[in-house]
Amino acid sequence: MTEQEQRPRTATYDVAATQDKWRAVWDELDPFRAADDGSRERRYALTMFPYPSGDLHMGHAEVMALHDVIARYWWQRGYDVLNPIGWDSFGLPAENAAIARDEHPATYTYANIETQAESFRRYAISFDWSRRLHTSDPEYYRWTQWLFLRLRERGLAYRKFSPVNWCPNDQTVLANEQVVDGMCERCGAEVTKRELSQWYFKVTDYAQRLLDDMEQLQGRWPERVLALQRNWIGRSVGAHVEFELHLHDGSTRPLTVYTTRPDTLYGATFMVVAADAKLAADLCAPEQRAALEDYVEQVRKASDIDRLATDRPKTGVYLGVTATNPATGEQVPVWAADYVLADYGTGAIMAVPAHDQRDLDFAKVFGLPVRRVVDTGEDNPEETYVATTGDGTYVSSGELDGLTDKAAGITRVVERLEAQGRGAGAVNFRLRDWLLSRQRFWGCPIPIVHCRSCGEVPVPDDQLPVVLPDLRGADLKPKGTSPLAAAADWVNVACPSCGGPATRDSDTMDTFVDSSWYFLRYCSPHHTDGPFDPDAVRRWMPAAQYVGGVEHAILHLLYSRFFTKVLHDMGMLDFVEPFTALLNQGVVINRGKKMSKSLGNGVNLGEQLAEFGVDAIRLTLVFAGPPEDNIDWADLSPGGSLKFLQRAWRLSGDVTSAPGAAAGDGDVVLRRATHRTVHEAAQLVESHRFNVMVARVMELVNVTRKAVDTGCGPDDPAVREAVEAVAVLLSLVAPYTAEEMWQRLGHQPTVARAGWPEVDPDLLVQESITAVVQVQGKLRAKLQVSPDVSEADLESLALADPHVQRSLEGRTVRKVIVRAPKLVNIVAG
RNA sequence: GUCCGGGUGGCGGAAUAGGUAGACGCGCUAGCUUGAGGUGCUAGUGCCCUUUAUCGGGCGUGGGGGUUCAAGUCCCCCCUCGGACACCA
Repeated sequence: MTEQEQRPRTATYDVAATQDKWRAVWDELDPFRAADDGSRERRYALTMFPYPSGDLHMGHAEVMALHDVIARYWWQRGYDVLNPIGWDSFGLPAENAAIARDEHPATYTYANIETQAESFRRYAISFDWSRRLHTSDPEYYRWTQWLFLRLRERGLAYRKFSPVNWCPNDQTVLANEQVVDGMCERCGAEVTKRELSQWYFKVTDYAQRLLDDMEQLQGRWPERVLALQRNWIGRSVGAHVEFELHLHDGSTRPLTVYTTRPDTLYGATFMVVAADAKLAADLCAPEQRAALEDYVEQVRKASDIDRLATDRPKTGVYLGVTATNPATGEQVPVWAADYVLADYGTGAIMAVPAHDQRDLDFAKVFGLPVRRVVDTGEDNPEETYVATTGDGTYVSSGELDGLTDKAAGITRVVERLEAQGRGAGAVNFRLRDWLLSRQRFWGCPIPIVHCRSCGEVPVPDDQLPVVLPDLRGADLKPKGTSPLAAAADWVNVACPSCGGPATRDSDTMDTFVDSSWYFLRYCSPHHTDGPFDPDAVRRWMPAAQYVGGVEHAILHLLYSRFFTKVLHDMGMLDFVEPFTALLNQGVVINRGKKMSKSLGNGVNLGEQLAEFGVDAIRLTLVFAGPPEDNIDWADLSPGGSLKFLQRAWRLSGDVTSAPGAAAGDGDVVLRRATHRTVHEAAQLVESHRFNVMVARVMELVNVTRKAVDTGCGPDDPAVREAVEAVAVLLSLVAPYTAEEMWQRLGHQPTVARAGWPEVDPDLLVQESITAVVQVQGKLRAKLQVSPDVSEADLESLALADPHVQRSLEGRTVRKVIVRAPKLVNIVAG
């Protein structure tokens, strides 16, 4: 048998056996443990930690494949990389599963964590497993409780009795952010309102800073995410204006409204207060009381879905009260309506129907007066019932009349109101405080004790953690109060302050609290003197790269930013933004639709991995397109990926030169290709164009194949250099194949830490360049020229070209643009 | 309604700073290899015209206008798809 026949070109490696083989070697080598010894520059690669529901799915496969390209690239570039993994392991699904199976939520949770951990290892993500954490571990949530108490000390955690979003199915309160289109984000049930005493975090105190600090993120976070956050914070600038109310009993009292258009005050012909606010009931005249109560009842019954309909007619009820417009001195009626929100601004507005469509719609329904005070040149809203909102000339506006500048009008009115003590410039935010109480079991207990004589008493730090009692199965069934409240042994305690009888707060925290600081814990996961070691955090944070889904664009990222700022103010952090750069990967869909059980279009990750192997699946996902784009599994070809990997692997068996062969003596054309590829690959990874990076590696494999078969031959050291480069570049995406290649090339594992190939700048210079010659902007000829060809030489070469000559026939050359060495454009006429 | 993204071959997608449109891959076609092929290799593959094959020519990045020697890229208008927010005064 000849050597050729022993190494047929159809040779392949056994994917499954290779995976088993290297998995064992890597476990032994533990190559991705952060050294944290200062020997190398540090980089923190963070990926959003998973929730332990079942095994990994395509979504995980996608994020992790992309995230790992960056982490592994950093390792190759010689950084000390922190790439931790953990689990966001509190939450409702575990609790529901526990009820269904009559067991403890921890059983389900930790079993799933083990399954996922095993899958991640097999999927070969370069995690530092020594830092693994779970938010449901008492060692972790002890510090979540500790942080809660610190926030409370700073007045940033408080209890409020207020109407809250209630999910009748999950029997729990929801944050505004968890209500989507009037439905429970989790189970889809229609959300109703309930009055409960709940814990809140005072995020609104940080609204301005959450907005301002986004400047640091500009260009490094997706613009989409920044826009969402900006919108959510919803800063608006306007003024508070005080109207004097005349109540039915003859008394007067002030009513302050918030408006962004104080300049239209002369056009305020009525007022509206939120029907469901206490204010409405307080103001209401006795003869209107019944009408108001009826109306409020009606509003309560209307679900949030009805409320969201855009074309819904305006409704409301007159309160039997008038107020004095501070500009005109006129008496205007005060109404209650549901189009005014109780929890935005002051819960009351001045209605300027001519210049606000909502007010105008209301005025039309109830026949209220409309007065134009800004003439925009458009049709008069008093007649058309189309409100005008643009700039124009002020009319019927006293001292403003004739003015044409909105900004000047606003300033003028605000100044006058301030002088009269009837108002002032004001800023308002849409952001609401974060409701964190949950009437559920499987979460972090709130470390507060309610004592009959001392009131609300924090659990002392040295008594943390407040550990969850052992409840399971039926004990956890939703009853409208937390299951914890029914655990008498647990709930009844001695007051930490007076020792008298007291009860524990029986709510648990929203799981977003757990995830608002996990990235800090990773820096020193076994720290016992605090939530984290400030020195360790200083070494690693802020995280250089955060990778995760855009579904967390608002909640998780906003809350993490909030926590970071609070901890900064507590002196525990020296930075205010936790994540320097953010990458939102797209989602994997199938046949144009989101994968779902009901559509039956789910793609089982385990089956795909079994059929094509880890490397082929990772490669497929990375190569599919730009990382932030959604990808349709139906468009992809994992079989093609596997074919490519086998082709690359085959090259490693063809190399006949010895390890360490002097590449400098090798074929210069192949060497140029290698060095250009390595150089470009680095730029492509850094700019997150991973799909193009893969394409470049494919090209290098193609030219190397040609060099082996019909070029310089397998013993040329340039071939070894090229194949080694392929192995290192592939190690970012296909670690098993790369390792196998590396071994066949005569090296010790692991290729993952082999180091990025050095690029020789001399080899990046092209020997010759294709210059294009255009006539009238149309391509007419291509010339091979030296990269340092002079403009004059290039011009004469171009004019001498026969193709160019032909297309110039009968015309005279008017102008020649030369961009040496790449292009000549000849203008003829 | 407001805000943010997109629209490039049969498909996924490439294309520094305006300078060869369609890299790379999938798919397809033809041929070779093979006992067989979900293998390997070779060649071809934007559309149209012309030609025995060549050599050529025209048109092409959602549509229309503009700037420029030169536009997928910059400017204006429009169409369209997707996403987010949605009575926030």
